[in-house]
Amino acid sequence: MDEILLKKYADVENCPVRNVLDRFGDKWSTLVLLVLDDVAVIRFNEIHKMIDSISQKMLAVTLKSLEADGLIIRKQYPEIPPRVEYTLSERGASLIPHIKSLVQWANANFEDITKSRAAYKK
Amino acid sequence: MDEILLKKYADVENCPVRNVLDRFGDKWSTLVLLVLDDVAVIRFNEIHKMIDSISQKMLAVTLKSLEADGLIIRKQYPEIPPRVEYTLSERGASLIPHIKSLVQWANANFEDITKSRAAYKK
DNA sequence: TCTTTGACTTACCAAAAGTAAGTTAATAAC
DNA sequence: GTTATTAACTTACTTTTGGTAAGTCAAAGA
Repeated sequence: MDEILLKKYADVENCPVRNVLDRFGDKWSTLVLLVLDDVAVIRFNEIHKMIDSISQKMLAVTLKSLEADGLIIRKQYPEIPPRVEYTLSERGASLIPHIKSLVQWANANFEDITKSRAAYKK
Repeated sequence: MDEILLKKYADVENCPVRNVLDRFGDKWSTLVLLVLDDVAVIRFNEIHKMIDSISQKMLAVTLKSLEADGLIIRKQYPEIPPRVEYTLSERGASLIPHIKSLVQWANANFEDITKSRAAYKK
């Protein structure tokens, strides 16, 4: 194994792959993006209903980081009680096909994977 | 928002998207797969050198779960000190293009995202 | 006999995520 | 004119997940 390959994934700063996976390899980001793609416009509590297993705390954190990355747009109305609407940005929308291709693969292979996992008992 | 959409991502069991993301949305799986794709055959300690930020513990856990899912193949030689070689399975290999398409997107958008994130200060 | 070697485990500690309660301010109900 | 309600979050606390460093195992070499 040569030296260049050895260093390729070594440190986070200089490794684009690491940068990507650190950003989207979290538990909720991709799922939230898929939901936004599905509904176009959606409010905080509606997302929470659709993904009932996410906590409000983590939904807030996830939305904030997606907004910071410019993947979603947050529009707040000056009303009380507050109304906030989330939509995909263009950048976010351009990511969707790539995520969906992953999901398709997973759907196609889900059964086999589940069988493998059941057979593997150690 | 209609009822069907509301339920779509609701619970883990019945949601294929959730199943996928729970499986590959962990911190290390995709990166390990990419490394295996890069080198074809590789030993435990070599992976650890290439991804120096992963702990031995998590590398062991990750490899075990990838093996359980039938995405990688573990070949152990009856030697001492032990020798274990890891390779992608066919199933694992079929996943690689989808991961790479995500990585390409990320490379293309990395700079802009970094700028957005820097500009976002709250 | 003692050290080295590679692929892991284990015990302990730190960081991330989950839970449930609290905050805010205007309108509605009593 | 208090009290309750409402949406989008925070905060304090607990649990789960991941990181660190040391330990294990068995043969071959010094």
